[in-house]
Amino acid sequence: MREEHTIEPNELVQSYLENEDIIYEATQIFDALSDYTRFQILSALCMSSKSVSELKDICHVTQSAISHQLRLLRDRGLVFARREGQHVIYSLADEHVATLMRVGLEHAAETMSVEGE
Amino acid sequence: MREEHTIEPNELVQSYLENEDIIYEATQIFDALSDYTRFQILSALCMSSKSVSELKDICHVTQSAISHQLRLLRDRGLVFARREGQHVIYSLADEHVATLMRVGLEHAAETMSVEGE
DNA sequence: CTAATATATGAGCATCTGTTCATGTATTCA
DNA sequence: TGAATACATGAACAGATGCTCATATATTAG
Repeated sequence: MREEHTIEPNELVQSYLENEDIIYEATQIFDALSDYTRFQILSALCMSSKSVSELKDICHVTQSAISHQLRLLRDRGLVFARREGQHVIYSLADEHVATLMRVGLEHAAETMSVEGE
Repeated sequence: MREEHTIEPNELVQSYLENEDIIYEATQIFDALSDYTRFQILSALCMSSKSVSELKDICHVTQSAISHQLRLLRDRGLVFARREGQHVIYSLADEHVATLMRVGLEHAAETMSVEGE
C-alpha cells in the first residue's frame, strides 16, 4: 500500500504559488536541469569552476554544443563566466542548483533501487 | 562581486554522478517539473489529493490536456491514481517532489527579487 | 602581422513536446 | 437499458529544443 505525501502548510510556498511569474521562473530552473548535457555541466561545476574545453571533455560532446548550452545557462543566471587568458572559466552562480541536484539524484537513486527489487 | 558556489565533497553524490542511468533518471524528474501545467498539477497535489476535474479547474486547461500530463506523471511514478466512483483521484507518490518544488520556488523568488532591485 | 588555440554564434534540421480534436471507456442514475 | 458525467487516449500539428556545420571573434605566441 502506498502512502500519500503532502507538505505541511507552508504559507511562504503557498504565497509563491499564487504568483504566476514565480512559478514560471521555477519551471525555468527545472528545465535547465532536465537535459542530460546541462545536468552534466552543472554537476561538474558543482565540484569546481571549469573552462569550456574541460567541460567539453567531461560531457563528451562538441565544443559548439557545450557553448550553446552554456549560453542558455548564462542567460538564466545559473552560471557565470570570466575570461582567463585564452580560456573562459565557468562557475556555478546559484547555490540552489547544488541542493536541487542533490535531492534529484537521491530521488533517482531510490527510484532505481526500488524498481530493481 | 559574485561568489562561487561549490558543494562540499559529498561522496554519495559523487558516486551517483558516475552512474549514467541515475543521471538520466534525475533529469527525468526535473523534466516533469519544467512544464507550467505539470508544475501546477504537482503543487496542487502537494496540498492534497485531487480529482481530474478539480485539477482541470485549478490549471485552467482542458480535461484532455490534464489527462495527458497526468499520464506522463503516472508513467514516471510521480503520482498515482485511485478510482472513487465516477472520479479518479490523483495523489503525490514521491516525497522528493515537494522538497524540489520548495527549493525551486525559493530560488525563483530570490532570483526575481534580486532582478527587481 | 600571422598562425594557432579557445570560445561564441547563426542557420538549418531532425526530433521532441504540449495541445487540440475526436472518440473511446467507465461509472452512476433514472 | 439509455443518458449523463468523468476520465483516457490516439492522431495530428505547430512550436520548441538540441545538435551539427560553418564561420566569426578573441587571445596568445612567434
